[in-house]
Amino acid sequence: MTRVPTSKDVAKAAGVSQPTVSRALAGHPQVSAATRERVRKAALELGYVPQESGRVLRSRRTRRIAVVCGPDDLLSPFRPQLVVPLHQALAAAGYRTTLIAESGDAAVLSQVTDGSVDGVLVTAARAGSAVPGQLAAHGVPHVLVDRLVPEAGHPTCAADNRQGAAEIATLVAGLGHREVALVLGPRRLRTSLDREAGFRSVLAAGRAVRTRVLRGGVDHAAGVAAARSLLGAAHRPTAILCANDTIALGVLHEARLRGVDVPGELTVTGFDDIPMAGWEPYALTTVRHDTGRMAAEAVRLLLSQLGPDVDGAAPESVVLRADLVLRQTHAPPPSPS
Amino acid sequence: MTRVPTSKDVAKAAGVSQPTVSRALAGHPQVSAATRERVRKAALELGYVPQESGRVLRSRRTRRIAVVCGPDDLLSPFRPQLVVPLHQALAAAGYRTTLIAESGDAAVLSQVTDGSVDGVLVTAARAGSAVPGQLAAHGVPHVLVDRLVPEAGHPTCAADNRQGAAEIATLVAGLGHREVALVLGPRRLRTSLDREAGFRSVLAAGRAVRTRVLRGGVDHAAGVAAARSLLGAAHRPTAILCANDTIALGVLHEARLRGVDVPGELTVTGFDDIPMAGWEPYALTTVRHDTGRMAAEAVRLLLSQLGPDVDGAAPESVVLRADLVLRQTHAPPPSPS
DNA sequence: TTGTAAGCGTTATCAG
DNA sequence: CTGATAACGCTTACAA
Repeated sequence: MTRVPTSKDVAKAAGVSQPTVSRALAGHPQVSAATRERVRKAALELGYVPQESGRVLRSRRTRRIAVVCGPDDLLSPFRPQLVVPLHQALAAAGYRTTLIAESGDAAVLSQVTDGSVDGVLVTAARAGSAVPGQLAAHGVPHVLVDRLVPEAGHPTCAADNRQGAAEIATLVAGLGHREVALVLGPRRLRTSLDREAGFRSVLAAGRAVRTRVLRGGVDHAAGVAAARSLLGAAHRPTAILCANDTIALGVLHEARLRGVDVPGELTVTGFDDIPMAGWEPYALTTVRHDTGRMAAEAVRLLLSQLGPDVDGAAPESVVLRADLVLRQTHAPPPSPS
Repeated sequence: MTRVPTSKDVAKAAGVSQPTVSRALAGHPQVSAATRERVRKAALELGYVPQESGRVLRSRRTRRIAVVCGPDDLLSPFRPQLVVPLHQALAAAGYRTTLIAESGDAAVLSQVTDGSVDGVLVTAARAGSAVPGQLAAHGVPHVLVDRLVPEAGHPTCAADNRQGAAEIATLVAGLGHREVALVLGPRRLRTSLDREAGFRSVLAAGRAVRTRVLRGGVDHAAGVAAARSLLGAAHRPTAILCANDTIALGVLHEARLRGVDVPGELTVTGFDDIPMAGWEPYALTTVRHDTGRMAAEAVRLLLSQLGPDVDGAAPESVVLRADLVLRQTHAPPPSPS
């Protein structure tokens, strides 16, 4: 196995000095076209690829960004819809992506403070995580993506969960529903809390609306269980607002299993607009975030921190409106017979 | 903003030489306990973290592995089930994960030949990709995960799609079905082809079985379309074998929409055992790969190539059996009435 | 057990 | 426009 060629080898082959190789291949303007060509050819022949370790050590820029998620986030139907555009946006900007599954704050911190990344995109919803604070303390450029934290001071790019939830609640209340149930996730999930706040801000206003709240998991089984409890009760709600689409699909299934007509007898709504929500047999009315835009904005916010001297600027943040997706699972409540 | 501390700073603070800092923190045994403690304390106080750029340049080991997927692979329901365990297995072995979305062979190659990763895990199903060949040509350690290529010589860790498909076909044929339809993906997908071969190896043997083949996409809509065509025909199949679960769910939906009883009138099977396949309302009979084991084996195969001098050894490969998951969507065909 | 010296491959700063 | 020289932060001989 022959040694992997370095810029020195190329220099020798092209008959120039080693730094000239670096300049020529980096597209430095003050290199003559003839030299550049000679160097290029030599590099190609030797199969030379500039070693990034040398570049990083010298330039202190890795052109690499860490994307932090929860351990199993990628297994959820929604998170990949965010991570993939983030990765694409980074690649488009010439940055590589290092994936970090958040398994203990210390482990994350040591991976992002060792100079191996230029910045961090945090896409995790755990409410108590110390990671954002530590990043700030260590001066690591970072952006919180789709994840609001109470403490200000972190650049953030997030969908407006509250506003989206308020819109869907407005829709449901406007249709005339007076018996509404909320199926929410656990209290430690920020997004679930924000959505709850949005739902309540509207439903509390119209006093005529009776609201029940069920709290449980965020998966399909949680929806099934919630629906079982709600639809088995003597006094059924006429609308069930869910904290995410997966729960809503569980509710839908259980409702259909019991022969409850959706949306004739029951309105069901979700949140996130995962791909399945659009599948024909579901046609779930839900709320969409524009994850492509969210990713693009997040990357913009992060890269803007990487300039030479931007220490003074206050952390910029972006909140994106969430949009209603009106499909087939909402309707006025059945007229009391 | 104060400069980030280096081992030199720690050395000064602890009153030792710089290499001693390196040795102490690396847990080198020939450092006295007293010195080690002093160094540790100094490092902690300064908030020193060894810079990986220096380590990599010197040691020529990055402890980083690239995981290559297709551009949108992570958006499919199955791929994350493979990528997440890969990432976990790598992390457990002390390796970081660089995510690379395959968008042009050249782009991938330049990212893995610049010394930024110790090896590559290729998890992409495109049949014509030049990446594996190029990796071999450049001597980059790599393993193909869940992706068989015709040319031998690549270490591979894959589920036995053929065997799994053969098993499910055996099950269906054994139940007595004589009118069977296959709903497959496009010809360029290796996995789809392998599964087709497995289906056919069994169905062709029993001459009594009439087999129809539909080829289309690999998503839910493809399943819906296939079912529409098959169930609308005068002569319906009594069993529909699908190339993956998503397709099968589409078939299931359309069947139920038409009031076709599954499994009473129609048997439907999938492949992959995505999470949804286990959801109550589906309870899809399918084939499971043990992605956790697959990931662990793949990482083992890759890391075994990173030892000091293993050039001689032939590329090792692993094929994992796929297992039937018997749920509720299979039954004998309806007796001809 | 520890210090000294060297070098990994690149980019940046100077002269020329 | 190009060459010589230095430096980035770390690990590994080798010497003490």
